Amino acid sequence: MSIKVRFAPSPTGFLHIGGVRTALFNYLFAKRNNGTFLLRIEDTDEERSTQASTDAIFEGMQWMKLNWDEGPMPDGTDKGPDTPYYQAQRADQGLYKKYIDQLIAEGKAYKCYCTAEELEANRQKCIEEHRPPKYSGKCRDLTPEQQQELEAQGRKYVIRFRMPEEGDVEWDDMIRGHVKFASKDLYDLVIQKTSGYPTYNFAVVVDDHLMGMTHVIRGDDHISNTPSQIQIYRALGWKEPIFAHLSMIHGPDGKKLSKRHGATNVVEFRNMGYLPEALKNYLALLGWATSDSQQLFAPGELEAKFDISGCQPSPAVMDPEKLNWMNGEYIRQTPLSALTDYALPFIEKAGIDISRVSREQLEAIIGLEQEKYKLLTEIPDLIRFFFEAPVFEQEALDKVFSKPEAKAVLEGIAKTYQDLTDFTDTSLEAATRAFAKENGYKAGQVFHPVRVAVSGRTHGPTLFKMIAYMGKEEVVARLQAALQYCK
RNA sequence: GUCCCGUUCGUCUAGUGGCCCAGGACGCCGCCCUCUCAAGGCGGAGAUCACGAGUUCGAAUCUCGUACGGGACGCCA
Repeated sequence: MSIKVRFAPSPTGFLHIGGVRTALFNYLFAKRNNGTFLLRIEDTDEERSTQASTDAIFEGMQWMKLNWDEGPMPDGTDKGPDTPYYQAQRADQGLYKKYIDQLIAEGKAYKCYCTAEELEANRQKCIEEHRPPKYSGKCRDLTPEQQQELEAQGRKYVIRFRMPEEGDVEWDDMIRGHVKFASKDLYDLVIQKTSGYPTYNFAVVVDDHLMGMTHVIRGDDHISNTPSQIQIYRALGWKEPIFAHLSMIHGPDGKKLSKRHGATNVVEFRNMGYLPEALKNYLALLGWATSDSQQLFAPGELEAKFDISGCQPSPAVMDPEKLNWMNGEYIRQTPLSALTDYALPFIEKAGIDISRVSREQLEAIIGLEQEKYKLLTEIPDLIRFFFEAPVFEQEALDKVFSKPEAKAVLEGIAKTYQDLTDFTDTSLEAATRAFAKENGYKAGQVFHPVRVAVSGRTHGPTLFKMIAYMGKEEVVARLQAALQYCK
């Protein structure tokens, strides 16, 4: 049987980085096993679900190139046989109701008329008596007469699942091994709200079964939901899928990753200058590794090598330093033309006017420091001086222009360049070295002031390519303009 | 409070009874390369494998306890 997995987010906020990792592992598992990766929107929370959040999920998934084989598409259509893929729509079709009715008819579920206040009072009492806070079972065995009476009073009801009380519920988790819960620790959970909508624990079971999921790969915050869900599968006469519970991502303080640890929204990572491929590679290694601890993966390699048995059961702390390194690795591997495309929005945002250079020249300029970028956001400031008059760093002024020979060097080299007919990096280097030799300077005594004069900085790209790209007129003008800063 | 899960360098991890007084990667330090900064190359520091007991000729690896950490306990998902 072909493998089928899903990512089932609820649209109640932006797409969280932890969610992206769960989606990624499902995606990779499907790819590796030639299976199907499905997306389902779990919008049964009528109050918190929003269209904007659904759009954010699409945006994040698409940016990360986590393409789903089945599910809702951003254009409003559905792809696949198990349409619709929005639980709210499925609920409106009465899809869950059918199974709720079946359970009630079989005595496996019942109506509960308890109010929020009653439930809360019970919870408090449990805590005071040092018992686990679980539903008391008050409405479990109401007679039809009692039910009628309560309904006559206008009481609303929910449907609760009658949790079997005997034995243990156990399963073999692909990541954690054998997990066992005692039935007595479970309780009669609500499966249908007063609104008529199913709750999460019921809707997932129904949909995962109906949509043919063979494996459920999700965060380990769902471990304690699993035994209840297994009992629902059994009550419905269905075989449960194979479960795999991924560890969570933690912040440096060891707590579940959240806003206070910094960026958690995928889109923020895009804005911070990360490449989706790098983030994907990094996230894949958070909780998973190959037997040789491979770090960098070529396109398609993760999809080919991902093996869920390499997943770590313990939580992983996200390390921005390593992500940055990895992003730099990916930037270095990106063809210049693609890198330029990636950089363009950031350059524009930084307000740099690049209109006077051709696309080809822009690529060359960006390429000069390709091996240096870690984040796309660093690019604008590193290429800015090509397009604007240099802003002199204090350090450059102090260290380089304070040298006694600086002024003479700039004057002389300006003249040398002025007379140069072939303004290419090779002839520039030859001319500059010749100038140094003739005047008794060490190469560095000439290179450094020139660099500062044209860029304002002590460090930057390889000097002669840099000034060649800048053009003779501009370079000579900058050399002359810089004289005023020398002693 | 109850239940569940977890614990190898600062961080991500390799490791499934002898090849491990523990390997790789990020970060850090040093050297080399070099027109600067990077990148790259080479080397270094960094883990009593949470702790304790047991099984075994032999344990990071198996068993049992303890500690600490995390998660769940909703008409949220």
